[in-house]
Amino acid sequence: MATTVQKDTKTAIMNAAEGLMAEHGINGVSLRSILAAAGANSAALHYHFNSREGLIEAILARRGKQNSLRRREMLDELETRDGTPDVYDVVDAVTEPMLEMLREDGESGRRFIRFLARLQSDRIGIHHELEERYFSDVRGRIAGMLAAACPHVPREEMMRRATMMVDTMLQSLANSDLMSEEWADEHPADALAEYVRTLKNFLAGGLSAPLRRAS
Amino acid sequence: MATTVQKDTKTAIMNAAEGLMAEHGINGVSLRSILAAAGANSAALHYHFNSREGLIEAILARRGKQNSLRRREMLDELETRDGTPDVYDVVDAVTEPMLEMLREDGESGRRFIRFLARLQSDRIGIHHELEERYFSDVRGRIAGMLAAACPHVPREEMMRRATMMVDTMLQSLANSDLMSEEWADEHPADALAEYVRTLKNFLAGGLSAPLRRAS
DNA sequence: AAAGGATTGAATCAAGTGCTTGAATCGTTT
DNA sequence: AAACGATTCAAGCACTTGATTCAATCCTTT
Repeated sequence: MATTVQKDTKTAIMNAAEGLMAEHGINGVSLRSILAAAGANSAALHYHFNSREGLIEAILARRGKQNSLRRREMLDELETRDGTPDVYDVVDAVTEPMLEMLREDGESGRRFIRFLARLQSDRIGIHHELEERYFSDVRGRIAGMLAAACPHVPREEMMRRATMMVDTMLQSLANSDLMSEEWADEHPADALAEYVRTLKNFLAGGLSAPLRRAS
Repeated sequence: MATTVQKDTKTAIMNAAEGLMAEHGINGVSLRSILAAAGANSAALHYHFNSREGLIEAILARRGKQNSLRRREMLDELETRDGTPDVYDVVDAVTEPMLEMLREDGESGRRFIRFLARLQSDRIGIHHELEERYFSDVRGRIAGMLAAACPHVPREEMMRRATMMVDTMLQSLANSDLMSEEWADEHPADALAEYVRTLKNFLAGGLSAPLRRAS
């Protein structure tokens, strides 16, 4: 199998890349500095990942599926419930997998989320394919549930709002440490929880907002 | 004055940088490629701006103040009105200056907005000082109005929501062309207007959302 | 313990990077 | 038109970048 030693270098590179890319942007870090941080050699990178793109894909694959599966799970549970799920239920279902990573996995989870947010905001070419791979399957289901939960919002409008929700969620969670930082001095323990509550309120409110009357 | 010839090269560089940085990220473009696009020489850049940072500051100064002043104007008007402004009023006041740029100035306005969004999402060091310079003065006023408009939302919570609003607005407007693109085939003319309507609904709904009851 | 593939190390390459220099050009002022 | 500062040019420097090479090493299988 020979995967006993390999994993050390390979995952060391992935971890270093994840962290540095999260901090400085996907293309804001040289492969060299990644390798230096991982204590690895230039040949190792091209051996394991071929290129920067390969490295990015590998990082995403490592967690993307877990996240994608978990979200589908949440949606499944929501659909088999009795009664129409409300907006908060949907927001929870979309948010929860990310929050679990943020809480359970310590620094690693937060690192990946910030990496994801970078991938989104840097508009890397590869991101769109990957988003398709990991997100597209659930987009329709989410839109359907939201439409049922908010019958007063037209379909087209709801699609746009759903996109805004996902983007806002990702960016907000990625910055959750920065944003709750100043405020965390007083209530350090609850800082994240409080911030997440606000985020969910904001998202749910945005999704279910009434159509504005002509002003 | 000798500003007749100078301006050509200087603004050519600024325009090229604005566009390229908006497209590829603030640090995703080499000064060389900017200069090539502007048809200028390497020395010209360091003569006019000293460094990349100087260039960024110059680009921001060119429009930042206009935007900042316009927003203050809108807030002034809002405060001298009779009756408490509602959430939509505040959202309008914050959104309008950006929308004016997006509509009036053709490609140039959109370019700057995407540049701004890049500056935010790339988390460039310089961005925070600049945000202070152009945004901080109004933050308090906005928070105050929002608190008055939504008495059911606690102050701390409202501060966080306001931050989310600004971030979401900037990112959404920067991507407005991409996001309304697929959909624009059917109603090309109204695409932007429709998208903006959605955005405002989303923001207003998020700001004024009720506190979630314990679930 | 030897063979053989998997993995790593050190060195190197061409291209691209920000930045600087000193001479040439331009426009204005006298 | 001569002199002056403002502006541009061509060339180059020292450095970093992504990528490649080939020999050395590790680990497993036999």
